[in-house]
Amino acid sequence: MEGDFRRYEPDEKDELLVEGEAGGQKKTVFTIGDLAREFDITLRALRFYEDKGLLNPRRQGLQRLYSRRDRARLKLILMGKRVGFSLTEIKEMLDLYDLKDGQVTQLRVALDKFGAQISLLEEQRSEIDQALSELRRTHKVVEGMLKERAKADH
Amino acid sequence: MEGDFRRYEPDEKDELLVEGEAGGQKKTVFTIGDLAREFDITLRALRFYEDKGLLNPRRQGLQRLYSRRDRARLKLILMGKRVGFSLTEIKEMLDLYDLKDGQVTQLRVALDKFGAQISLLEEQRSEIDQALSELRRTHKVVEGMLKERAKADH
DNA sequence: ATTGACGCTTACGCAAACGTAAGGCTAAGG
DNA sequence: CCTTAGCCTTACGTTTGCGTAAGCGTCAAT
Repeated sequence: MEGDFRRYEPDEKDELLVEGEAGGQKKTVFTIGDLAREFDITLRALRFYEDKGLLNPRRQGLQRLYSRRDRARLKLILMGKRVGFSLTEIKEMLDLYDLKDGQVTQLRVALDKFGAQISLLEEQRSEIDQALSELRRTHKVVEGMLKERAKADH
Repeated sequence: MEGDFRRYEPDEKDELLVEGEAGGQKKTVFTIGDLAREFDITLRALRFYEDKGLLNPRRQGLQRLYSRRDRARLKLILMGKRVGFSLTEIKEMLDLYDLKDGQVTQLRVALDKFGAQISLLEEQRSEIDQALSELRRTHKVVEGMLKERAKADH
């Protein structure tokens, strides 16, 4: 028995950046399964993020207990993934975020990263567009060949 | 000495699908270095494609000798890559292409693959678009935070 | 004889993000 | 007592497309 699981942790500077649920009783602690279900990811993923230092839930014995703050971090992680950041990049930003909360330099860094990522995505988009036009062209060519074939075979 | 390198191989149903050089004397055989330079890829890549069954240059002893046909296949491989096919998929199509040259079924298969890939790319593009708008939004938010900070600090 | 330029082979390495197997603990319910 | 649910750990496997040695052969020019 290793007691010491009675630190409540305020966790009330939650919901970083955006969002605000007005509804009633908010849960303040989540199991790994809770989060997995809520965000539709696997337990493995959650543990993996922890392994990589992106999350740091407290423990009750072996079991992980996630605070609202952890959950908020998870949200950021997932949003980071959606916009194409690697876990490593996400970790860097989160670390900055923790270091000195709400600070200027850290916001600037993030801003730059966002800008860079925007450029990168725009590049990727244009590559895809090129690929698409090449594909469509070829598609037409092959289609044409098939039609001629059909005529010839008749 | 293992003679038998005097088969000329017509190779004249070349330049698959498109393209037609009108210029003078065409080379009919290429070394691995030739192709690497021409298409700006590494020797390693060429050998890798061979390993994966995408190319099959004949040998003169140990040295690889690529025919025009091999070169044409390489072009297809690279174009396939550009449009986002995996080497495995490219191989499948090339295999079909070899099976019975210029045949209908194989063209249909390719056509389908192209269609599928077009859809896939369109999907990816829209995902990127979503990511971009999310990023731009967040970018603005953070920018705003910085501006307020600047005001407050003044 | 020696040095380059080119080419060849085998084979381990890498990055990203988990999947998945294997084995084990614990509390709740029948 | 046994089972089921839910959680835990360690650790190897997967995919894709080559990069990068390391060591060796070969042919032509110096």
